[in-house]
Amino acid sequence: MRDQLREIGMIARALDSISNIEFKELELTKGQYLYLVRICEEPGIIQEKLAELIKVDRTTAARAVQKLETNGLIMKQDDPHNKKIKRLVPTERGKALYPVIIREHEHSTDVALAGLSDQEAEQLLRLLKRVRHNIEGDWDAVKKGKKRDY
Amino acid sequence: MRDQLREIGMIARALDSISNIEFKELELTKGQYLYLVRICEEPGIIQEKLAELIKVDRTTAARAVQKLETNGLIMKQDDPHNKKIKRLVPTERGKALYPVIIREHEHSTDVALAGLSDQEAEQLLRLLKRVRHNIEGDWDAVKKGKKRDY
DNA sequence: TACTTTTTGTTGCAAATGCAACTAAATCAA
DNA sequence: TTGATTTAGTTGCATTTGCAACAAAAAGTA
Repeated sequence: MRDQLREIGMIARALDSISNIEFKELELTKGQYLYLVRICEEPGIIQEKLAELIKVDRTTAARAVQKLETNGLIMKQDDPHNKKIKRLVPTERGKALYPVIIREHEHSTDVALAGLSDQEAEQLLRLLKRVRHNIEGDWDAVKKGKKRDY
Repeated sequence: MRDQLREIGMIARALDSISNIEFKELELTKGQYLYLVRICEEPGIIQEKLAELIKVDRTTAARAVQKLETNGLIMKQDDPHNKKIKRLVPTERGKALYPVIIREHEHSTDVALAGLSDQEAEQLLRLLKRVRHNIEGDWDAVKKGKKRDY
């Protein structure tokens, strides 16, 4: 059976569910950790790119970012050369959460990869990157209204 | 980098997003396809198991199932030996959608696995199954209120 | 230059999602 | 058999999610 995508869906939902529950005690509501880590890792990133990176709707990202700002975890900075874009950077409080999120993520990775050899884990990563690359085009196209034929 | 889980998250969100958009013309709202396929494949399954299978909150599954019933795609049948459970079965209209959903899913799988050899696709599936198995316990435990130490 | 298109961002809905808290049947334990 | 625990299902409420539809700056075109 070609059940790869189903397995991916199950794993993703399970892990997201776990993270959301665990980060509640950091006062991070559903999904927020996703955006915060990326902003910490790529300070200055703009909303549009963030949505693309995470694979989420632009308006969803907009509201998550808005909330992170309201809660004092990130700031929206004006760009000196471009009046339209807003560069996202973590505040000190936001930066402080980063290692906590990463620790949780590392733990989940330990659990997820348990029993896999280093070679297997690396092979899995390589294959997943190829799969992700394969579907990125379709995601973009369908999001923009293109119809896929099948 | 041990980015396996991030890749999985990105792939899952992208594919779910695509499916939700594509199934809108079948009058299936967000997520419904997930439940309907499983009920078609395992007629008589109960809500609780369905939620576990899909890795989604029990109450979310309850409402998705409720909506599928309201829309005439599934039925809730009483069990002759157990007054508490309700067995879920697809209606004719629900069954009719199954092959359409599968066709879309097969197409996405084609796109996702493009360029992978049969051996690579199989290896990916094997590894994903192990990962899924690895995290299932944690999902269950955390859902039930258990704290993970890390 | 003037125009068209694309990019980036926002708000208004409507819907899904999930935690709490609750019922009631089924199962377990004594 | 009685009582406690687990299983299965539901509803209330707050929140996230995402499609439409819009605005305005930027980039592309002629």
